[in-house]
Amino acid sequence: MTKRPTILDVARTARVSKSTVSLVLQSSSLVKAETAETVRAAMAEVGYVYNRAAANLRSTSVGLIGLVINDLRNPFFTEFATSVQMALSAKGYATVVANSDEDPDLQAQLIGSMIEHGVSALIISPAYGEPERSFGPIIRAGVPAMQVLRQVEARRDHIPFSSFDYIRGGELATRHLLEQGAKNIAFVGGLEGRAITNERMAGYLKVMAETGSEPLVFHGRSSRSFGNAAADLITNKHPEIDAAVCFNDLVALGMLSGFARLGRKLGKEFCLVGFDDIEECAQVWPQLSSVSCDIAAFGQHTASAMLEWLEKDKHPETEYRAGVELIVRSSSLRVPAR
Amino acid sequence: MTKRPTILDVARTARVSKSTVSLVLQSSSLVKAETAETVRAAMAEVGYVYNRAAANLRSTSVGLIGLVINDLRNPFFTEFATSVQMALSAKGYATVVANSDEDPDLQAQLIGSMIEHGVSALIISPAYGEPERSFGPIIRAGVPAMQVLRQVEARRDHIPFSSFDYIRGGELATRHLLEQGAKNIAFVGGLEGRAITNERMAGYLKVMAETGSEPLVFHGRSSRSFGNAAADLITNKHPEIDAAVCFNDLVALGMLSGFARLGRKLGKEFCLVGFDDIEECAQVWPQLSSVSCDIAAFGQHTASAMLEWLEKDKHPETEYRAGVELIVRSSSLRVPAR
DNA sequence: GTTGTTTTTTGGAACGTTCTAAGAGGGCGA
DNA sequence: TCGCCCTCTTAGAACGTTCCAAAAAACAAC
Repeated sequence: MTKRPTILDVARTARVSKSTVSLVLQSSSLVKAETAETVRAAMAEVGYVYNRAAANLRSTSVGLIGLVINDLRNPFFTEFATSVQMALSAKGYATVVANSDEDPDLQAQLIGSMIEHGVSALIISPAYGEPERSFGPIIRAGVPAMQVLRQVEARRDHIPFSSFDYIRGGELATRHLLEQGAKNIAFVGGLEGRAITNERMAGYLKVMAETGSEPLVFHGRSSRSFGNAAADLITNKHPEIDAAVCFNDLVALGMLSGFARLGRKLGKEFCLVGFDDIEECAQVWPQLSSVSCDIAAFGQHTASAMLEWLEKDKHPETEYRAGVELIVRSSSLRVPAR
Repeated sequence: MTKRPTILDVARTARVSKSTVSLVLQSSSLVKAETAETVRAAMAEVGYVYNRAAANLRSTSVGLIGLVINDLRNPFFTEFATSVQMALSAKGYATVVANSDEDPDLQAQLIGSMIEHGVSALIISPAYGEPERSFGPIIRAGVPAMQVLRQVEARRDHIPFSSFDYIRGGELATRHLLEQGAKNIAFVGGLEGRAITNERMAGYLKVMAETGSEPLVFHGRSSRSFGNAAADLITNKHPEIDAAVCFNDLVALGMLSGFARLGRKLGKEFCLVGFDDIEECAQVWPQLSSVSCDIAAFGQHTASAMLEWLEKDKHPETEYRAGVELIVRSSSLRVPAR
């Protein structure tokens, strides 16, 4: 395995100087067309590979944006990652995605490595825990960074935060269930104490308090299997509950399967609303009502805020909340449509 | 926005030479403990950020592995990406993930950019089309690369291929449905002409031919919505069909929702087998039988094959097929369990 | 104090680019 | 023939590290 050829090898083969080769690389109009052709032929001949690291050594800006995601297996996050990436690549920026898998150590390591590689900016959906180990280096290095969807670092002036208006989402869902005549509405899913759980629950709690109803909360992992188990729990231990707002769609879909297994009819016997409105909501039967967070639009908004920051030095607002919308489908309609 | 401090600024502040600072960075035992302490203090003071690009300029190996995935929204691929990443990070390699979103142009661009950034290796689940534009540069640059899950580049001696034994999977599923007494088995989903469709279908066709049955194939996108529509199509136009092997779980899950909507009972009236065995199969109701491709194990195998290639120069076999297994659940059992 | 040995520290040459300033060659008007 | 202005090409100094060889400092033994 011999060493990679450099610009000098190309220059030697083409019988020109390294400067000329460099100019050809930048397709400068300074070089004569035929010289450029010779140089390109020489590149092909020696198997030249451009070394971007060396080039960036002079002007430390790489046009590379790092995206650190806490859970790559969650469709919500991959949808976000995909839309950010599309928006950035349209503007000529490359995106690298890394998955912290909810591990603060790994997250700190990934962020450190991206900073060292000289990314121009970072977009982070952070894991919980040890914010300082991840965010300290970012602030010290002065790399523009945004935290999205979850807030773990207080210094919003340095690291602005953007997310959805979850509180309003919880309100919309709860009011809708009340309108459907639900008597006992539960909130299901979400790990206790987490900021996002509290936000999604706050709207629910607010409406329950307004109407003087007793809140019923079942915390747990935000997974299908927890939802599935919750369906059993509610059916067996809390038969009075006739509706639920779920922490997210995965929990709601789990409950939906659980109720199907138990033979309970959604709509008639139980009204269910999810949160996120992932694609699957419209594909399952009965179709799942959900608080829609337009994650693709959110990704685009995030990307363009970051680009304005980078290119026009326009610092984003310290907190941004994207709007949400309740999508009503049959899982929450007392009298099924049609 | 002032220039980033370098090793020289640190040296000046700590009143030592740049070489000493460099040694401290590598936590060499050559420097006296107290000197090292002074240097570290100086680093903190000036806000030093290590510049890995500059360091890599000398020894062109970065310990960075690129993972290019064709569809980041598909759980099957994200599961794969996650497990590769975990296995690599355990061995001290960082992984960057990029999503080509089935776009050969974008894929070529991403691969080019990763090569230029000097990744040590590439693992690619390729998009279909224009293999030369993506794989040519890889071969020219001499970067170790593997194509996984899909084969689009013929030169396997350069770019080894690994995937699952899909043919056997199709066989297992079809035989199982026959044992359940199915009379007319269809194959549903998968875009026509694609290598992976043909492989997954080959086992089905083989068993059908052996038993002299007429194959019935419904090609289409590998999505829930296609499965959902296929349930209608089969129920209305082909009522004689009483079982199906699906191209993947998404199609099967779409059919499952469709049948629920149409009120057809899986197991009794129709037997269904999916492909991939994603987590959701065990969460839906009725639970979905599926050909299990242990994607996490596959990811680990891929990662370690790549590491052996990099570290021990042991070239992987040109083609590797991981085993598959049929997981029988209630969606395909004529007489439901218990 | 001298000499030898070990421990620390250091200057300077890489690494592969870009970019500035200057050089080479040729055409053209005086 | 000279000077001037083109067009094209090039030497050489960056950029921020690592690493080698060698210098300096510290210590030990005589």
